Amino acid sequence: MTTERRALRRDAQCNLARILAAARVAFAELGADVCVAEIARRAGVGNATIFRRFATKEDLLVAVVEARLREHLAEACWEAAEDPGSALRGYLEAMIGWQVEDRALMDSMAARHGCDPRLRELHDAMVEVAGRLLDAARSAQVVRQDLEVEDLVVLGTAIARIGAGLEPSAPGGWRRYLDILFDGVSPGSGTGRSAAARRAG
Amino acid sequence: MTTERRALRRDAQCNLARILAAARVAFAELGADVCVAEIARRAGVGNATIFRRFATKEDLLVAVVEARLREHLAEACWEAAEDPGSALRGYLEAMIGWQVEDRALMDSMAARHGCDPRLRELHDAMVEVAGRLLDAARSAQVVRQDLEVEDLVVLGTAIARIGAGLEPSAPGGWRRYLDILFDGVSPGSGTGRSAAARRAG
DNA sequence: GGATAAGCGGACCGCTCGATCCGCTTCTGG
DNA sequence: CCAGAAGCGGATCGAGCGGTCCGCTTATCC
Repeated sequence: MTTERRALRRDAQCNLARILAAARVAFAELGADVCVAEIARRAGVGNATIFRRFATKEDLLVAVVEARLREHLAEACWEAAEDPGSALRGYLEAMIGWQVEDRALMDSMAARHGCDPRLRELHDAMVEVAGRLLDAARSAQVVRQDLEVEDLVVLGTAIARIGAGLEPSAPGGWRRYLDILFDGVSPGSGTGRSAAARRAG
Repeated sequence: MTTERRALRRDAQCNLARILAAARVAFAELGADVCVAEIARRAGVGNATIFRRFATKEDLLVAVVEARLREHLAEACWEAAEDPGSALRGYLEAMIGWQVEDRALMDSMAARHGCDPRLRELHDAMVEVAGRLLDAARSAQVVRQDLEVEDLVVLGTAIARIGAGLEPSAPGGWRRYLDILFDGVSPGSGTGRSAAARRAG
């Protein structure tokens, strides 16, 4: 499809790798709003070198986020969980964890509409997985019947945002809110594994 | 305390009122990031006229948000609710509704740390009210015992953010997520009034 | 009605950011 | 080894922002 003109010069290949590595870290730490100059500084290159490989900053962002999403998806296997309830919870836990650890990924997931088609495709794939897990959980009666897959997306991104804000003061504190989401604010509803986890400490 | 130099000229008073009105609408619609030029345009004045009354954009924002918060607080009376559960829910519903209708208010509430002391004071007052309502709800056993007032703040702002994003496509759709928060994802936990509301349609 | 201070607003400044330009350097194939 | 292409990066542009300046207008008070 893409006609590869020719191989990059060796030093250019090295610079490209450093750019991608620096961008990955910088985007993860500071979100999609990091300025290109900061990434160039971390990579030890001039900003023009970045724009020679990526036409726009958005292109670089998409490349980095797409790569990270593919890695995550490749190593994930929620279907292997012991029961539909913990499978669904595992999915949400993973998705939120990724976003808390990578603010640019979070930004990209939050911008559901009008985002880049490449990310859109991956996003849709993840939603499809979520749909299957949700169907199974619904059939097993471990979640309310009126829960839609869009609800999971919305609630997942919301908890991710909570978690990102909470992370400096209470690392991992977002799991508590995933508990609340699963069990609810009301008392005596501890039906999921989160209630057991809370008992265990 | 503040030594009032003298009354504003009549036309200046009029302009100040137009600035405040325009800023209120613009901030509510577009959030705290609206540029001053846009507010000036809407008010039909030059941008310098705004900066003559408010030293910084932040001052204008705080003045507008503070006024709106005071109005909201003045007309609210959650303590009058019939039971502690609906009082707490009414409080959250109001808080979230305000933020969904006023994006600058939402931005200000979300920026909990390092925000202006004037807003901080009002924020603390609201948290105090929430604390009293939560205590009552806990005593009445209508919420889980480990729920803290900080949880309410965090979850409230999260749902507000959900709602703001959802508002164009599904106005009022955030109430569904307040339901889920109260009842939980798990089935058979419909103890609050939200379950009754869902039954009623 | 006129003197005068108060008020006005468009032009402007300084800054940041994404993106481009161009003279210089460095890798590479023959 | 060397010609020439490929690559490099600091300087620079242009747009958008918050905030300031200054010559002109207008309300106010006697």
